[in-house]
Amino acid sequence: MVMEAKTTSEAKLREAGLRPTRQRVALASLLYAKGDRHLTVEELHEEALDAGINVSLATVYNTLHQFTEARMIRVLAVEGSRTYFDTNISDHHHFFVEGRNEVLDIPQNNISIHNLPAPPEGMEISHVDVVIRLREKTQG
Amino acid sequence: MVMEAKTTSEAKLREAGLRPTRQRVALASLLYAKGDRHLTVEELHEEALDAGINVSLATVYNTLHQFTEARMIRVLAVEGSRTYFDTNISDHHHFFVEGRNEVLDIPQNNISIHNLPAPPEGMEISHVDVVIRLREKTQG
DNA sequence: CTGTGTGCAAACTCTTTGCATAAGT
DNA sequence: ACTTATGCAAAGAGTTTGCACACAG
Repeated sequence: MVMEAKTTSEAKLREAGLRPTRQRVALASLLYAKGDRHLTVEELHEEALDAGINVSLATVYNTLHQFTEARMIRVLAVEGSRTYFDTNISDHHHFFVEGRNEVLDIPQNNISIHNLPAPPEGMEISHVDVVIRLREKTQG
Repeated sequence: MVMEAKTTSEAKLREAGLRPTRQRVALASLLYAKGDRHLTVEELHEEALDAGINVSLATVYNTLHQFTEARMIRVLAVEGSRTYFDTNISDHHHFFVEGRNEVLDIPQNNISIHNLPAPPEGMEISHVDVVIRLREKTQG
């Protein structure tokens, strides 16, 4: 299984034009092992260490940015101090819990959007993000 | 005009339960003078200085957060290092230019969203943000 | 072998905080 | 007067960068 993941990740990396170094293969394997997910740099770093992969935080930053440019993953449109990456590149959406800075996947995925505007000249739509911002119920 | 803006801002602040101090009144006046807009802390700070209002950066930070809690403005869901605030509280949406970290208003405002999921228990929807991420056209 | 990637630590940016001073009611 | 807000500078978090060493092709 592990070998399989490694092989798949290597192929993905080559396709993306990235040299399949140990660290990149390891990080890609972690990312894709668990299906669609969103995580921060620190989370992936910790996972890597837990898995016995000695990789520096800076490398995780660099690698995730390389993966993003290679369109293997993408950045989530949530404000806040930390950057969230998402392994699901297709259009899908998120809850964002205000105050807690927490991102949740939206379970059902049949949200549809109508009357999307045309992008300005020379630009193309990379992705449409719907973020449903939540707050704890109050009687305020 | 200026007196008018000041008076309006004072009223808004009182309503929100915030003491209408010089700085808050000035910043609120700047915010609302130009209609709907989105800006960063630094941008507002600069505007204030240009307008002859001596206010510290820390105060702009604090004030914008207070305004946000008071629901006079809101935070935009765009990732990136800086936080964007928006004086338009109603549902409306944005383009985000990748790479340039630029936020643009979507001119027409008839985007509609269907099949919104129910929020989790104990939570309510604060706001729905649609961010259309743009990138410069390439033949990659 | 040659060039690209990695690790470390230091630098950077944006943001928050503590405390003395100033302003609002 | 009493309380809350402001300004400053320093601290803090997250992220990026420069350079020597290591690894992939």
